[in-house]
Amino acid sequence: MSQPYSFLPTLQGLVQCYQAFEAYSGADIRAMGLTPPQFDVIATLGNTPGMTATELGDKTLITKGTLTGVVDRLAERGWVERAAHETDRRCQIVRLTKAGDTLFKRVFPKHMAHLAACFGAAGAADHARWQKALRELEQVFRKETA
Amino acid sequence: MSQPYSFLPTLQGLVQCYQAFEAYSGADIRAMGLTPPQFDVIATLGNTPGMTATELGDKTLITKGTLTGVVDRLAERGWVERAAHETDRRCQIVRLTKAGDTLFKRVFPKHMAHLAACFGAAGAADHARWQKALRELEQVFRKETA
DNA sequence: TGACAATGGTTCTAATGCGAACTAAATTGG
DNA sequence: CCAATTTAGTTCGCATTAGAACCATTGTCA
Repeated sequence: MSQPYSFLPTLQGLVQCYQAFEAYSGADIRAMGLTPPQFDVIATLGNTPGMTATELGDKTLITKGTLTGVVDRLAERGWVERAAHETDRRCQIVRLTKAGDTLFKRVFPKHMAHLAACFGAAGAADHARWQKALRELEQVFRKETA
Repeated sequence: MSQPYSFLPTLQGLVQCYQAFEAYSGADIRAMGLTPPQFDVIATLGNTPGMTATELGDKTLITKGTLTGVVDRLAERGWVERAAHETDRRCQIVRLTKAGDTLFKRVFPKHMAHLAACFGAAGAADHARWQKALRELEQVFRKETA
């Protein structure tokens, strides 16, 4: 038979949708001189007093091994800094510097506007439908892993 | 306000769903000694007489610069080979070798079964709903680019 | 308390990933 | 028919990615 796997169109749709988002979002971020993971870190640290590297990795979905390098490069450019944790000497607090906060205030609203531009025609009902579908699909992959 | 950007949950859902799929699918592929892009190439070339590198890149969503390296490594292992195009000397035909076809027949059904396992409870209506949502969302990102 | 397991980060290797520059070959326009 | 443009692939630089090995610190528990 030519279509033995009924789930393939769903997976293709997921991958194509994700790639389209990455291309649309990434082009805007790169135009601002950042990479997508770097922007994620800046955006996550914005308006917070800083957080543990592990917590930062959880929020940004960046593996800890990768996060070290991303934070290194942001620190080299003077946008983030590492501080010692109060009680746990294993932990490091990562937080924005003054320059990092200035960068955040400049690039974050700009990128949100860029994203909002393509969601102009979408209403609350659309978002609810999309989120429901994405949650369901995510559960499909997680239930086997758990 | 705390939620000025109504589209953020949708984007988070998309990214989390995609990462969940990649983790679920990638673990199985890596366990077979391949990387996800390598599997994509093998799967795309399977049951075909081969195709142009550009065509292969279109189907697998791999950038041409990356595709060179992926095909190189598959060729080193003896699974794919490059052949000259009949009429256009710029083109190269990439196709499976005998060993590559054997590999394809071994790993492709195995991975499809792995994917089918987590879609067991999903019916045609679910897939239709998911595909519709994903197509709509993809269009959101593409309409601005075009 | 003292061996042992668990946690937080860094480092390492191999492979992508993207964009841009580059060569060769084919197509187009005048 | 030739110069200019386009297309197909490769190569390069920089950053990310996953996973595993590793060190230091902390927590657990007999």
